[in-house]
Amino acid sequence: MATRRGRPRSEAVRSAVLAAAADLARHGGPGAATIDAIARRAEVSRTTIYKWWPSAAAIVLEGLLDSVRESIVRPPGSTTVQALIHHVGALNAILADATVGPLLRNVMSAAAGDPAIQAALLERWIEPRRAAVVTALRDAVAAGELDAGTDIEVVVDALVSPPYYRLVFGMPPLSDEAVTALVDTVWRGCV
Amino acid sequence: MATRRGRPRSEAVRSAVLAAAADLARHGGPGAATIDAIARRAEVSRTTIYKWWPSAAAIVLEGLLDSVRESIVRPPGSTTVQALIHHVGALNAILADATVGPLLRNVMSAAAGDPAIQAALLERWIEPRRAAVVTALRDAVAAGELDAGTDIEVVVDALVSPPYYRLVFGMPPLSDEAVTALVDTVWRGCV
Amino acid sequence: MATRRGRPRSEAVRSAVLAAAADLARHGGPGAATIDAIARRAEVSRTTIYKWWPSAAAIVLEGLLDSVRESIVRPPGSTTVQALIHHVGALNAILADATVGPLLRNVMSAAAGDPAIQAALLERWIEPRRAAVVTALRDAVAAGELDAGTDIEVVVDALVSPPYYRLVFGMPPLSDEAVTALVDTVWRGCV
Amino acid sequence: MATRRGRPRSEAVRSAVLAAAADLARHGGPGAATIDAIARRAEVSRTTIYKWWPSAAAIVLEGLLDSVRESIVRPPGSTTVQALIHHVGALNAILADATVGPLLRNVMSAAAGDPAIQAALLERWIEPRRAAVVTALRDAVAAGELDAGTDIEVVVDALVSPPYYRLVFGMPPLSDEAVTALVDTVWRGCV
DNA sequence: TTCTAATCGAGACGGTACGTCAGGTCTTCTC
DNA sequence: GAGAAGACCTGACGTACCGTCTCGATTAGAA
Repeated sequence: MATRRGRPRSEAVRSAVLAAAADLARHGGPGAATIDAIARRAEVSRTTIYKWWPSAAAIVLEGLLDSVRESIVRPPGSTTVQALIHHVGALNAILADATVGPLLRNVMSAAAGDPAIQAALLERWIEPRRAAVVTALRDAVAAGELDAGTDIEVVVDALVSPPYYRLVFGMPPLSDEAVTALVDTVWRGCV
Repeated sequence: MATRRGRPRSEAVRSAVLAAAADLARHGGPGAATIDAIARRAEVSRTTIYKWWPSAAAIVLEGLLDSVRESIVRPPGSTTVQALIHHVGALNAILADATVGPLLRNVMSAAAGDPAIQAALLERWIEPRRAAVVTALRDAVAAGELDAGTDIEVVVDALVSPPYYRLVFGMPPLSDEAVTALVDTVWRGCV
Repeated sequence: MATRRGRPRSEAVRSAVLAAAADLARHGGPGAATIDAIARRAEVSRTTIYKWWPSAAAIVLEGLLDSVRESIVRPPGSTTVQALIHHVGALNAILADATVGPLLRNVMSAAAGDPAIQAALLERWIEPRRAAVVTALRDAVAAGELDAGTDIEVVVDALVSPPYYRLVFGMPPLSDEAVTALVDTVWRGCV
Repeated sequence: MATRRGRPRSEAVRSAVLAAAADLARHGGPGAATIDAIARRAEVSRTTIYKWWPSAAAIVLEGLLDSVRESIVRPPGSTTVQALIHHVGALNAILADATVGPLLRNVMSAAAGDPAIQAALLERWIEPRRAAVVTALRDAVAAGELDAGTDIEVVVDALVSPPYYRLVFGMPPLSDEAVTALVDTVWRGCV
């Protein structure tokens, strides 16, 4: 197979850009993470950034997905409720994290005006995480723990949307007890 | 009684600005509703806009609050579950509305970078609507329908956050059946 | 004869406006003496200013003419040369004055873009002062001191333009000795 | 030799800006030659103009210095008086010129409020022209034509300030005869 | 080694929007 | 009727960032 001719893409540039964007987005909020500012801080030319990313939000999103790479895995040997508590708790912890939270908030904000960001966010952030919950619930249905008529999408919504809601509106994140109460309540309402 | 000195504020200007901002925000999304564009469309001078509003998002928010003035009221003679279904259904309908939804989405987006918008949105949009649900649930606790140990904030989160979640991530809004299922599930989990 | 109806014009307003304009023009240069700034400092409404003056420069000019009201008079019993030295010296002193100089400079600057100021400056500032010199020179011609063929306008130009020239280009003003040398030279060139 | 990096500066842009500024300043006077108007007429972006010039007056000045590049040279074999007549006549012609005069007038006007323009005007317009006259007079002193005690600066003032004076106050320019009379008078007053 | 293709950097340029300031005009109330 | 108070429009200001562009400098594999 023919290796690419020409100068290879610099990995140093990529990581410097992602780090700069994350720094700027974390502090200073959106509006701070402009392409100009990222280029200045990363000491990378604007031209180069435009060659690889379509927008500042895309950079922040890429950095976000890079930094939160490990998916939430079901603890082995856990009951369904334990698995759900673990998942919602982990999600809640990520969104409450001082590093990740503001980044995600920025990207969500940018998604309102950029269909490409919107789609990428849905496909690469939301869907994988929902899928894990859906799987757990389907397994519970298959195991007879849950009624077959349960509307799984609605249950997932009830479980995962509160952490986003509180992040978006600047409310304090859910405590661990609140997470437990949330999952318990929804679970009891299903069985 | 002291009448106001000077030329009175033009109501025509205010409504033209709000209408223009709403139009622009609905189509074109955020980024379209700039102060410049609003001024052009409303045929109002930029200076005047700056005199009365601090930002484009503030205009959109004011128009939003103006257009959705009537609060969601509990139907007389309704049971708690019926009242909750009515409330969540009404909220869901508002967020799914092709006029209001995009506007709120824009304002939520702007809130990420503007603490004033953030605070106004929380105080003038979120709190009043949460309060109605909280009241219904407290009444239910007082009537012995609900356990006194119920974490009401968590229950409210589970009920109201899904419509916002779906709006923000561009997912299809909840159907009426889904709303009913959501309320039923959460309610059964509480009692 | 019928006295004027209605509230009489406030002299306090006029003098406050003139004083404010002079203050602003002296320090801060032109660009500082805007109608807005004058109104603020004089604590007079902008409307009132617009009613009485056509522009900021007109205010400064009026204040200038007010403050330099006494014309330059020929010392009694003086020879022509003495009279000319007195006149040019007095003019030079006025233009070098820290109060009057900057004001006149501002008005000259404004005259470039405002024909009304241009005309008023010529008629009410330049002409009267030139006339005094012209009279002295005509008297000298009549007395046979000066040749009848002398181009008086040219001689006046040579005598009075240097102080303006130095003011406009920000050069140091003429010293008293320089004034004497100037008049002596021109005078000797005429006889 | 290090060649310049980056896209080279467009000479077309520079000349278009200078031409547009000159046109606007000539007709319409100062106040017409705003950065906005220059940008519109030159079809150049405002940003670019701001990158290269600090103010509209600086543009007009640069155009002025560009257009009047050739300095006034002493005609070979001329006597001192002839040289002075030539110089003052040439200066007078430049200031009376319908193209250059208004431009210089604008710049002089702007100099009143802008120390940078003031300094540039003095250094790049006034000083070089004065220097030529000073040289001619010093030569005359060295040749014994002029008394060693002559105050040369005063003589230069008397010779060159009238054309500026008449330009600034909107008086008709000196005729050639008046120029001759002026130089003759001053010269006779010196010897 | 030299050619060739790509990345990267530097910087000019045309735009759009920002938020502010001043100039003027108009409307309303008070003295 | 003079003056104050203030709303409104127009237009220019200087700045920030956008996205595009033209260059030169650099870094590799391929000829």
